[in-house]
Amino acid sequence: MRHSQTAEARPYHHGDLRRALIDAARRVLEAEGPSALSLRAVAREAGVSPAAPYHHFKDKGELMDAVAHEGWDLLDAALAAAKAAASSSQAAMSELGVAYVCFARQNPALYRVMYDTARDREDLPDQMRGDEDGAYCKVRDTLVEAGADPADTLDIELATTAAWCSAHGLAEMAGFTQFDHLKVACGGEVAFFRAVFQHMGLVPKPCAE
Amino acid sequence: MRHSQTAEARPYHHGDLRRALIDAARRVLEAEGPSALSLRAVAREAGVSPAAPYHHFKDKGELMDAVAHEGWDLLDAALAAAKAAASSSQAAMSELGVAYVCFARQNPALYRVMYDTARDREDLPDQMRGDEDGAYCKVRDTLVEAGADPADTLDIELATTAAWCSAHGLAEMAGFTQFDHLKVACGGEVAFFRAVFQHMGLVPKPCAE
DNA sequence: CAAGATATCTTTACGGCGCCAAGATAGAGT
DNA sequence: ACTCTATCTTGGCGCCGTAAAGATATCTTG
Repeated sequence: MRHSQTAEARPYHHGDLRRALIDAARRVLEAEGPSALSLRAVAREAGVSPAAPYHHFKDKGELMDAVAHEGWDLLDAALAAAKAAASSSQAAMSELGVAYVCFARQNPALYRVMYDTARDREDLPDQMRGDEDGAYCKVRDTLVEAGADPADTLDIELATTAAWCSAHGLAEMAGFTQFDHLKVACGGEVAFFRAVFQHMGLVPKPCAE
Repeated sequence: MRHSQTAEARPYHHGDLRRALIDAARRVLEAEGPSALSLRAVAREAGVSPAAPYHHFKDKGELMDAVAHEGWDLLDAALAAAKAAASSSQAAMSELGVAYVCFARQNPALYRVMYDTARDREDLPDQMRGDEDGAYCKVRDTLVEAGADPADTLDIELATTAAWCSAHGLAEMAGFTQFDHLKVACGGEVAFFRAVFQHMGLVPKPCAE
């Protein structure tokens, strides 16, 4: 007798425990932060034994990779929405930057898992640099649309890298209380982000070289 | 009978175990990476029992803070040296940025501990924002010397923050293998850093607003 | 439908972790 | 010399990640 759930393709006993574990991990992460995200806590949250996850993930790292993967998907969607909402190609870069930092600030624990797993393997996920849909390429394309020379591929890559570094740096700094006074001085967190971005080379140089 | 070490002020049995523990932590960190940096491993490396550190540090976090503190001191020294060696005020900002990223790349484990402890408490150490000697102020002063308007304190603070974010972002990205091809394309790691910095607003805007 | 194969999950157990309490020890103060 | 106190060790707690072995449910094959 089956479990009486949605008619999805569902493995043997539990009904897609893999999916349930990832969701449980997200719940633990949001409720108790990255330091509480243990494999055992996730299994507990999902209602299975501590060893059950090993039938779906090689080790804890693979579970974290799966969580991070969802994070990159969410970030990707946030950037796509920001780009779609931008009024002009020129404005798109700033909007991408703001959307990036807002995502990191609204999902601080998830954002940390994303980069912690990447640092552990010294590799960003393929997902992000994948040739078509990756977030990185979204930034690169936006730079070209905003006026960068598409023929100078090295320069484009460097500009994309610079933009990504700037956004990531701000995303991490924005979490420190030391910058709270700047947020109020700028009249809000997002205004602070925009003000900082103004000091960075997010868009192709607006004046002759 | 005393232990026959240097004539420093030395506590009861060991001879400044606190100092020895921090050094041991640095050794473990360099040899086995951040994930192996356990309190017990540090005690082992220092040749004492697993509980001994608790007489010098409230908990593991305080030991990490002490290690991070040394890291910020080292970074501070690296920035000071770079600034002193800069040929002009204009060049100083770029040199600071390069020195920052080089420090992070040459001490990746230590750099990670520095920011991990800071993120855990959501606070950068006072050491870095301290009014006179902190690294942050070193960047701010350099910006002013390079031509920023010292009267517009908000703008100066934002520019300093932007520079710090850019350098930190690049420092983290430079550790990912995905950017290796850019390093070779630029003709070396440092050249890559400079190229990326060129796309960022590290110096006060070089052209009319 | 029967029976064996297979995937899933549980139980049990190992060593390492952070941390705490109780005891041993060695220097400092009188 | 005696006491006091800071230092360090021992032993133990509950948690962690992970592995091995057993139980159970589903799939497959005849």
